[in-house]
Amino acid sequence: MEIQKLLKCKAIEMVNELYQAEISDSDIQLQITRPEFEGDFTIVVFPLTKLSRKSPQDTAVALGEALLKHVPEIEKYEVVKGFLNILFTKETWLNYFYTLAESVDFSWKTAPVSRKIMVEYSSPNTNKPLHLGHIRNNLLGYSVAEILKARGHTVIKANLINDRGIHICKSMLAWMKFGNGESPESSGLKGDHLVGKYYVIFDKEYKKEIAALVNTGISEEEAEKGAPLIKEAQQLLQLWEKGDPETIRVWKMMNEWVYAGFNETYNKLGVNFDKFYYESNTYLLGKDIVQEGLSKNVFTKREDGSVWIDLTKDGLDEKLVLRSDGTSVYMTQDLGTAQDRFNEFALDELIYTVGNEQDYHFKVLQLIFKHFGRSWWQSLHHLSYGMVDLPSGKMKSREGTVVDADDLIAEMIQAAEDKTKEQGKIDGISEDEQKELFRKIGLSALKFFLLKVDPKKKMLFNPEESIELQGFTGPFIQYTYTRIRSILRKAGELNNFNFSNVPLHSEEKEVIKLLSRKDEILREAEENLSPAIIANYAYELAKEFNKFYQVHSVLNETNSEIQKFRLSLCFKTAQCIAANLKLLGIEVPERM
RNA sequence: GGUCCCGUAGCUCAGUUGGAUAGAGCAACAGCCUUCUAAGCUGUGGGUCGAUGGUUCGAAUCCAUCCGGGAUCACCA
Repeated sequence: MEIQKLLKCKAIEMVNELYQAEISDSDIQLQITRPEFEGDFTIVVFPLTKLSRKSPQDTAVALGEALLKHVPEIEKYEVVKGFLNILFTKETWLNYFYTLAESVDFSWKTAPVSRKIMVEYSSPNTNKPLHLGHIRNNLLGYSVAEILKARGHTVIKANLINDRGIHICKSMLAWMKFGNGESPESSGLKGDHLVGKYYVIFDKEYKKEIAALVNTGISEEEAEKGAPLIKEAQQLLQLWEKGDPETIRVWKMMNEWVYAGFNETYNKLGVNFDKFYYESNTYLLGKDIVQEGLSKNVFTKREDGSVWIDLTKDGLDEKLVLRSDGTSVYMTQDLGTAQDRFNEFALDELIYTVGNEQDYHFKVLQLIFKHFGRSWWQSLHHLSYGMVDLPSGKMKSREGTVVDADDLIAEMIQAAEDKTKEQGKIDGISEDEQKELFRKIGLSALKFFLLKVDPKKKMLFNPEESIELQGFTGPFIQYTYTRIRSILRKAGELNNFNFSNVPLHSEEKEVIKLLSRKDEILREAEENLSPAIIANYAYELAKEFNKFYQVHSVLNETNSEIQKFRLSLCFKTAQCIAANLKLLGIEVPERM
């Protein structure tokens, strides 16, 4: 049993016995002892004084004595103010680590109940290439899915591609008017970038028309609505909805270009999907739901035919769910797809990875299903993440301040190459292996930088900091891993260990303690849908290992029992680092 | 204006969901490589946890008010 769990159980037992009480798990406040005090774990006894009717000091001593008497694993206890510090024996820690090291593979404790969870993420528009904001989305969604899998859940990674609507018509129209048949093949441009180029051209030409109209004395608002280009784009959308063969042909062709481009970016990022949805297929869903809402009197129809839900009692506003002309809005579709997914997969949970600018939308979505009386309305989760800002301010596509995903990835890999070459440690590694190494380092810098921050919070992307290889970074953790691998390679095979009788130094114990927290960390990451918790843990573990590495030699240790113990410690630490980085989508190199 | 989120060291972020003297990284300064990879380790300086009041044995954490920043309130997505 884990040492922490053991202590908790025993503490409950002792308290109940001492005070004829019936406390449970949550009544014992257990924490890790702060480094300035002696001990492994600390029980906060203030809450127990109500039962004992004694001072914190006396209560702590009484509990400490009882524990010391009944739990042989405990070496000693110490009371400081209202805090009971418990120190376990060296053997207890060594035994714990022995059982951990005995199983060769790394594994986590899984959740008591395995659930079926769909994680939707990425969900791009097909009119422009991916940018830095999408990267945060993709990495978060992917990582959360991996975390849930590690907890033993069945996860379906879903990508709902927004492939229809006025935005794609704009790109199409510009290409038809100004493209001269340009294709990814003829231009050498990546498909999504090519389509994005025409989206920009549309915007430019459209603005020219607006300016010209304003010059003739028309108001700006009128000009925006009346410009020929926007009208043409709207006509194109109507043609698309009617299924006009030529329009559909161009639409399909340009979307194929975009998908090829996206796939390239997804592959570089190392993210993947089990299921793709396309809005062109799903945008009509949800009309049944509207009917159901009307018959249940959850929705109301107005004179003009539009359908609304009144959420003023929930502290929100009235919200449109169907236009007066009977066409869908975003909400209509989302209602339909959510229902569809629960029907098709019998999901226990549906997680949407979408920026926090849509908090309101998802609040409404959930409330609607609540009013419908769906049993699963609480199983809808919005993994709401903060925007990525630049030192220069916000990213705005119109002002050209977006950071392109492909460019950024290339820059990170280039920076990794430059810095690695500066170090001069990679002689004797083949060209191919070097390239692979630069890729792993560059991507780890990028991924770790974006994932180490609490998803809920907006974050600042500082390009210079992101390519750093020192300190709280992905490459630092990778570096720690390669130092361990180097030791293990030189040590050869690791067998027949038995280290019940070796000395245990504080640096070794600290590493073991951290290793022992792997399961609670994963559980916490699951609970909060937060890869940042994993990132912080991996960093802490690497840091703690480096402290050990600095003062204790493994290969030069002459006592073979001690050496085997340290080799095991190295091995398990490396495994734990690699496994946690994998949850973040970060690969580890063998040397760097 | 209504609703929601955020405010912690010069900068970027943690803070185990109410516990001990609030921690890391970067930046600055000072040390440590004939020893398993110095992309490392050790140390120093740096704080009115936005402000005020409240809740209690105890508050960065919970409540109220205020200040500052952001998001959102479309027959857009």
